[in-house]
Amino acid sequence: MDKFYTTTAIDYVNGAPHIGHAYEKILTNVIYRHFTQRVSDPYMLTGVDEHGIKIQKLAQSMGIEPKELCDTNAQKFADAWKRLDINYSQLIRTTSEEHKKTVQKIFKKLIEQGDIYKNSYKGLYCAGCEAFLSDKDLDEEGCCLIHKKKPEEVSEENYFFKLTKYKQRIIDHIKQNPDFIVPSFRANEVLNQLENIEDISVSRAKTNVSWGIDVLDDPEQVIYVWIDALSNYITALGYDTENPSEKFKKYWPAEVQVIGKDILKFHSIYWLALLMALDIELPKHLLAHGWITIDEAKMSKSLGNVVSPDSVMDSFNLEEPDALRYYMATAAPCGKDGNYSDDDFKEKVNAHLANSMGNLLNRTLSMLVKYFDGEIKPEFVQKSPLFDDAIQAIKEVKHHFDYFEVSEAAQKIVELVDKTNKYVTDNAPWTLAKEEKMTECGVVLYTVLEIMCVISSLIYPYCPNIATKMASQLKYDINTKLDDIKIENIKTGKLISKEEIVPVFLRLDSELADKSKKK
RNA sequence: CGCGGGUUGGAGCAGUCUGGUAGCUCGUCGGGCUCAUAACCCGAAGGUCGUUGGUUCAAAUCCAGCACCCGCAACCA
Repeated sequence: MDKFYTTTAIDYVNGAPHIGHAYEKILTNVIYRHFTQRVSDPYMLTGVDEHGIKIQKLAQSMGIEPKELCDTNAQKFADAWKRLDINYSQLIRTTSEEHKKTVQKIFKKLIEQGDIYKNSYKGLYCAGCEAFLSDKDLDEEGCCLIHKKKPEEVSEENYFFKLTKYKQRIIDHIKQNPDFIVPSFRANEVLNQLENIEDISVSRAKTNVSWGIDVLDDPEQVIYVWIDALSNYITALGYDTENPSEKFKKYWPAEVQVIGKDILKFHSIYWLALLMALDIELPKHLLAHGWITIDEAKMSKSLGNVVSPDSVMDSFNLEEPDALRYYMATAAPCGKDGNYSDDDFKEKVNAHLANSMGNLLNRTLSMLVKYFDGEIKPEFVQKSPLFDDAIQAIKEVKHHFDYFEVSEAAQKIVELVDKTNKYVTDNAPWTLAKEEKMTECGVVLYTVLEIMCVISSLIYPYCPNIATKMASQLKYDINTKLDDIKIENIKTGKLISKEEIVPVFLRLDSELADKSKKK
């Protein structure tokens, strides 16, 4: 495998990003960064979804053009991802000219080949809502719940996509590829939903929704979200119905498309059908992640408990996002819900990143300086059984990432750190130094430092800044590919001086952290 | 009988598919160490694995019933 294409869902820009948006991007970025350590050509796509009635109305209420609102909010997302060190390859906007043009072409092609047809849609239209209502929106007397008025019976001409035509192929694909939907327990949900599908409406009358992509040759109709938004994953790469770009040919199909569990239906059914209709290969995996709750409660605007990544970074006075990235990426097992709480956040990153990992490097380098003036002598370089544990840990981490088990992989890293801390205590290099068994002492320190190189590589996808700081103190190349790691990275000679030793991650709320902030 | 997820020591979770000594992180208590970021290491307490029944030599794990919690309508990933 020499390329790796991964995508996130595109976020609707009717507000600022919150921790739930951030969770998905962090998760995807950790996966992406891990695979940058394994393949030569990784590519990560994220983006924003900008069309639709909600944006149109919101802009109207603010007295600005929809495009202006989108520009402002899209920037908020881009800024948030930058602050979280989400180093995506591309951020697609559905209002971009290239995207709009391709979507129109796709729509036209589907009409020409008979997968999209025009049909009249009869329904109950509420003028107050400016939308068609279903039974759930009505009270006992058949009135709109919000406006308390009887909706009109209206029939509207819409374009429909022949979803039912692809139903059996989708069922077969999901059944024949049990690892297609991750985690697998969600596949059954999708198969159930597939039983009841109908053709879907893929356009709206322009009189109802004007903020969208026009249907070519039919100025009365605007393309609805399914084809507009879902197609971003291929339009971003330069897909074209006649001449797909080299980039598209190179990166498609995606190895994994990361989405929330709420939109699994649209991706495992509508998206697959769309790809089938266009005769394009299907993505290898769909990863449906769970929700992040706040203090065990669902995050919602009405509860007023919406947490933004910025507010977490600010309240803990974080200059780097590593701690938040680590916490989020390990908040939930693959596909399950996770929780965010301030206390838990502090506790976990202090324990794992500061106490265990950061302190391990710090204590070892300190001893190297104290006993050997920072020098690795040739006689220190010896093989250790601990090296086998490190090799094993690399293998296990890779294995977990093959199944997108990001949280589980992190656990393996922590286990290696713990094992190494135990090794230090068991061999007590400070005692060896006192007894003047200097070579033995040096061997222990050298062994730990070799393991730290591996750990810096493994933690890199989660904590790129911490990993880089670790590697720099170890004079280790953090860009080493995982498969190329040999446990012989520490060179003999002077490694480090006292001044160069800096804590890679300080405990949150610690005195030292306060002091270094004040500098 | 709508569909799905969950119920495991104080907290959060893994283990359930492929039955066989109940595990991890954090917390609590006791001890050790002194190299380090009030850190690190060891030990202990603490669970009849929601409940009832079944299959089995053996069930957290398989089967059946029951109870409780959370999603599946909206703001919302």
